[in-house]
Amino acid sequence: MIEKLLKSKKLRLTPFRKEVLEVFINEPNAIALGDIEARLKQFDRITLYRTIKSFIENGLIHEIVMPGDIKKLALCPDECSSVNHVHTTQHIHFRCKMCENIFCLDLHEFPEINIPRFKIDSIEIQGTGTCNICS
Amino acid sequence: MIEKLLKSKKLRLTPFRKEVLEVFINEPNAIALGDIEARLKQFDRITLYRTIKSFIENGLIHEIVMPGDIKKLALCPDECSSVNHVHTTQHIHFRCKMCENIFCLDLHEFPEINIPRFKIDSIEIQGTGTCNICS
DNA sequence: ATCACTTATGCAACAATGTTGCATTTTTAT
DNA sequence: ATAAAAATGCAACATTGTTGCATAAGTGAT
Repeated sequence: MIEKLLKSKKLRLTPFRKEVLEVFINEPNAIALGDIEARLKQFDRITLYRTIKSFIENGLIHEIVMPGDIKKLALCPDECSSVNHVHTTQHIHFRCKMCENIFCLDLHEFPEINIPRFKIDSIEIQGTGTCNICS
Repeated sequence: MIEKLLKSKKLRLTPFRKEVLEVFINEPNAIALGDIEARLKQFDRITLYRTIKSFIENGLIHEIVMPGDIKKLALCPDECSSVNHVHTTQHIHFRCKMCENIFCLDLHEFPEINIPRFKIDSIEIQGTGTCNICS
């Protein structure tokens, strides 16, 4: 399953990549770089940076940033044919202020937004509040 | 006007703060830290960091972050009673892929978003595309 | 299985970005 | 004018991310 995922993005199958991807697969929500590092036994910092960059560029994972130096990463859904920060699926990112988890949530109806004279290619929606568990 | 703005947030009136705030007032769109530095004659890096942090904490400016290490700052609209990253006005942030400007745009109707069992306090919407000038 | 080609890894060194502590100066309210 | 509180400037440090390069490993064709 992990191998199929890597191959589907035409990424070479290396032990380290499998290990990192497994961390994402075992994690339901978005995770920070530090969380990944904590789940790896031993690793090279630079290689991890490059691995993550390549995962992002190939649409395997996506980056979620929020004000206050919050930066997390999450697996892209299957349908996501993301290339370089522009991912095509329509989900929102929700940050719970209690547990500080970030959730990728699918919306049944994604809102229409129109701005006169502006051509919108993609919309990213981020919510803040309390999650289903904490509330 | 600058002095009134600082006083309204109960911030002490110092020459440096006035200078930094003036940069924001003279700029229609969001600006990066480097843009601010370029517009100041001479300054202390640390003081600038602290000034910006205090402006954000007091709801004078707000931070806009987007995937790909994009971090910009913009004046909060008057009605914004922001405290610590949660600002109350409903505008969206639009990044033009041509000119790389980031615009704060008011929406006439801000979309309603409901997620079952999640309590949403604030919503932040970011659009990417081509701005009115570049398109 | 072997080979040649391409890509990934690990290390060192570097670069950019942000923070803390502290002495001094400035602002503000009295 | 003065005292209290806060801002500034400097040094040193911490964190985060990048580049170059030699070596190792994965991939596809033979």
